[in-house]
Amino acid sequence: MLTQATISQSPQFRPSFPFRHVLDRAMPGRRAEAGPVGIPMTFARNAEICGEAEPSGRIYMVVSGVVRICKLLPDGRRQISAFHMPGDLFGFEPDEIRHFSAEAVVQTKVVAFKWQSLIAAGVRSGAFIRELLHVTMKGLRHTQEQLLLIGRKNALERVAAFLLEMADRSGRTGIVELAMPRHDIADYLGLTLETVSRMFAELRALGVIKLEGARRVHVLDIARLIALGN
Amino acid sequence: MLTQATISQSPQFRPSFPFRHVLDRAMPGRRAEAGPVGIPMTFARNAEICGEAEPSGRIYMVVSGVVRICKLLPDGRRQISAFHMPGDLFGFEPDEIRHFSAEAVVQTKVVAFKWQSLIAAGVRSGAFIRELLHVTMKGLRHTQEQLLLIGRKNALERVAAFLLEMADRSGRTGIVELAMPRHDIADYLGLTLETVSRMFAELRALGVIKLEGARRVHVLDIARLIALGN
DNA sequence: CGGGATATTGACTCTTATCAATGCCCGTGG
DNA sequence: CCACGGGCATTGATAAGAGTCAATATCCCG
Repeated sequence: MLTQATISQSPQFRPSFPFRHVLDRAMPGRRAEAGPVGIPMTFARNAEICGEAEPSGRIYMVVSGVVRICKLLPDGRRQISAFHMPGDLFGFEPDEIRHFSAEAVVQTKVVAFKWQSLIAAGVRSGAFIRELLHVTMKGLRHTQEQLLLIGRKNALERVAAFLLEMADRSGRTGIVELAMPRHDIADYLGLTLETVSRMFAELRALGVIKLEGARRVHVLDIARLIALGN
Repeated sequence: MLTQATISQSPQFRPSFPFRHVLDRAMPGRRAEAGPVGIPMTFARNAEICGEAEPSGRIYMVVSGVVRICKLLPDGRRQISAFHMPGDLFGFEPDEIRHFSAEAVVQTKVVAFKWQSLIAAGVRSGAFIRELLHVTMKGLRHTQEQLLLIGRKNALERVAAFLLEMADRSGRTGIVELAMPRHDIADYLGLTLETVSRMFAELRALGVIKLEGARRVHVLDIARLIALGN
């Protein structure tokens, strides 16, 4: 039986067409195939990949590094809505103007795709649009979950949830390498960097984590972390 | 020149195919046309339209009334990620399980579409998917804006922004009718109902709004409200 | 080895949550 | 038509959690 899920999840759409081909070429140790033209770009730490209020003529795929998606208030207050890791797509918008900016957290390689060239490559035929729909739906769900986190969880719960999310994406070895500084974590969680730091200290005092420098976290008690983070 | 925006915004996709036809039939004073079968449903105030962890086999369009999209923590804390008004689509998910619930704020009529029947009606052909992509991208943007609101704005700014959003959707007459109680507003803004009430009182004291009962708000100074809400 | 950026910790403040009392509005029934 | 009752909303007093400001401390990186 066909369901909503099978539309966006069935194998025919999942290995991201048409980006997979480009990723094959952009990443070492992979075989090149035909596909639309992606423009490889490299950004230094803290460099802006694309900015708010610019035309939204391109979308991007992370090849290596980490990208933060930011929104700013006029007075400088900042909210990070997502961190993107290798393989993630970002930068699509419902209209011609971008409503967020994207910056490299560390040195980052991306491939940029102009909509123009995607269209030229036959992108209007269903598979690409369905893939993009699936990615966008996942992004929407993630952002809704983040809304619950920021709107209703306390500082300790937020930091615990953050560590769980990072652990999830880092191949579950019990050691989490954080690419971003405390300030970025704070802006992702709707806290200040001091509070984030204190919550790390509290998790350490509880015996849930061990810190090895500021950026390397050993998860000692994953069950406890899960209990705190949900 | 074709851009990202033209894909999802060009006129050929905008009058929502295939839902427009159904809306035509479900709403009074409109002419019926051919289209996939939508199931009209009516829900009483506070009734659940669809629940978290259920199969996500349907999507919905609001015909009349207001719908709130909720996520709950095990201990009962609640976050509302959106209010949907007539014409809005909701209920689509990237996989088979729903990750939120939807409830009627007041008595509400919706039309439900089974994915099965949408597919039977030829939905795989591009227009519908593009329409859904556009709606999902707009939802994602709205949720990101909400994240900035909840993560970085203070209580007064949040309530001001909420009133602006409601005014925007109510045909800009300077009078805003709020369908939802203070508790729902609070859960939408990541506040308590008492704080929401106090901020209404403060806006009144500032001469920005006038209250006529709890649910009818006269906007007296829209410029000031905008200054506060952004 | 030194210096700048990043992080931690402490003392104190302030916003918002919590708990509690009162008030208001509207529908229902006497 | 008025009185009553129940859900909402407002207001007040107090507490708690996170923010702010400031002083070290630590970690990279050259």
